[in-house]
Amino acid sequence: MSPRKPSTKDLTKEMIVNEAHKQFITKDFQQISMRSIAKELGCSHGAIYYHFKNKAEIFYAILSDYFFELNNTLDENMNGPEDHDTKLLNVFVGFMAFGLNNQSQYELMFIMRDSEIDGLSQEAANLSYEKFAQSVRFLSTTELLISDIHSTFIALHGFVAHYRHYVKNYEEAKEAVDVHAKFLMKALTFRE
Amino acid sequence: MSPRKPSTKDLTKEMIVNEAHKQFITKDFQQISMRSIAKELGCSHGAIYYHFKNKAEIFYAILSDYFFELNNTLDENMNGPEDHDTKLLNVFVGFMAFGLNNQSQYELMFIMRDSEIDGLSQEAANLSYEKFAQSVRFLSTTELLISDIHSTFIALHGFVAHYRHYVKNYEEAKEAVDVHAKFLMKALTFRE
DNA sequence: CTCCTTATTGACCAGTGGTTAACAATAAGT
DNA sequence: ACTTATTGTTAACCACTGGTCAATAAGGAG
Repeated sequence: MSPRKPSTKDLTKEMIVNEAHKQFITKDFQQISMRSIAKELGCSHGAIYYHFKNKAEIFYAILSDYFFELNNTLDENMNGPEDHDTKLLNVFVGFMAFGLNNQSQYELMFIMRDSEIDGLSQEAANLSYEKFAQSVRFLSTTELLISDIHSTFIALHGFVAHYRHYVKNYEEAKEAVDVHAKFLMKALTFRE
Repeated sequence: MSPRKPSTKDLTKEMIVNEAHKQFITKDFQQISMRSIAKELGCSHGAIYYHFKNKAEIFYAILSDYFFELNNTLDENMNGPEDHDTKLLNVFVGFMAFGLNNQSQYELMFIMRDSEIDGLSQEAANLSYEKFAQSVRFLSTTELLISDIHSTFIALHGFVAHYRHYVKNYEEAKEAVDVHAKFLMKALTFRE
């Protein structure tokens, strides 16, 4: 009647997620197959479907960690000791750096809208945006329009979406990131 | 000794491209298969490989038309009768409208960096960007930094990449497009 | 030792892009 | 007309993909 003890479990959700995550560092969502995960885990790919309903569910479990990390980065940049302008710049740079250093993950978080991941991560994406918007509003020295904050976010997103094709990590685009961040600072500072 | 005359050709490159293009209006690259094209054309999918070396080659043939259309749109907006500021705004709006009205195509032109399409369309994408940059430089009332133009392009790209998830065409995002375009105008106009 | 639940396997499905031997169809040379 | 070279086309095949599911192994509870 009572459930079997989890003492001698061979395959756990954690193991699956870990393996998927491991492959996720170097490959993207589409390049990782249920079979490649199973093979590395030494089990059949069918076994994974006992623990996860589908491929998307595994990767959503991973993505939530990355959303957490992105939110954390935002917080850290906001609570630094610098003046507001510097911190605002750091928020911009931090967002772009995150995107460029976690390209496969960023793709799934904000760029892909493929099938089932959708409904799951969209909420988290909106939450991250809200956090971003609040940070920017708080750090700005002038009263900002919501639309300006939104445009700024879109411009940051555009940077990551564009540069991920040309660059492997933040380091390789450091200068361009800085220039873009300063451009957005200029745009936000403008008063007519 | 001489090649067979093309008089009684059943299957032509044009027919294949047309069918692929037809499906490309409502489906995206990944959803269209060699078999779905062949089925509609009443031939085997193997036959297509006689005319095109792979799937990417078919879609590149289609994309070149869309790059042409985008460049045309840029020209039209630039050669209008309005004043420079209005035309510059039209260039921004025109780019976003193109992206939102041709989402599957825009994805392949600027967002996807999937396998073989890459090398082929990257050149065309760079050319389109050059055209955009020249237009902006010409239309601007003040001397612009190259980096500012680049940031502007990236911001426009970000808008399309973001809104394509929420909107089916330009009409549905008209207001947001306008707001974003004006934000970028502000950013470019700013002098410190 | 019998249940009964959990976990796992491996065959299977329908689909993908791509390759290739075989073959049909047509043209030109003799 | 017969042969031959070339062009197109087919259909079987390959190695994959995500996903399903009956059979089955493994272990705890009574």
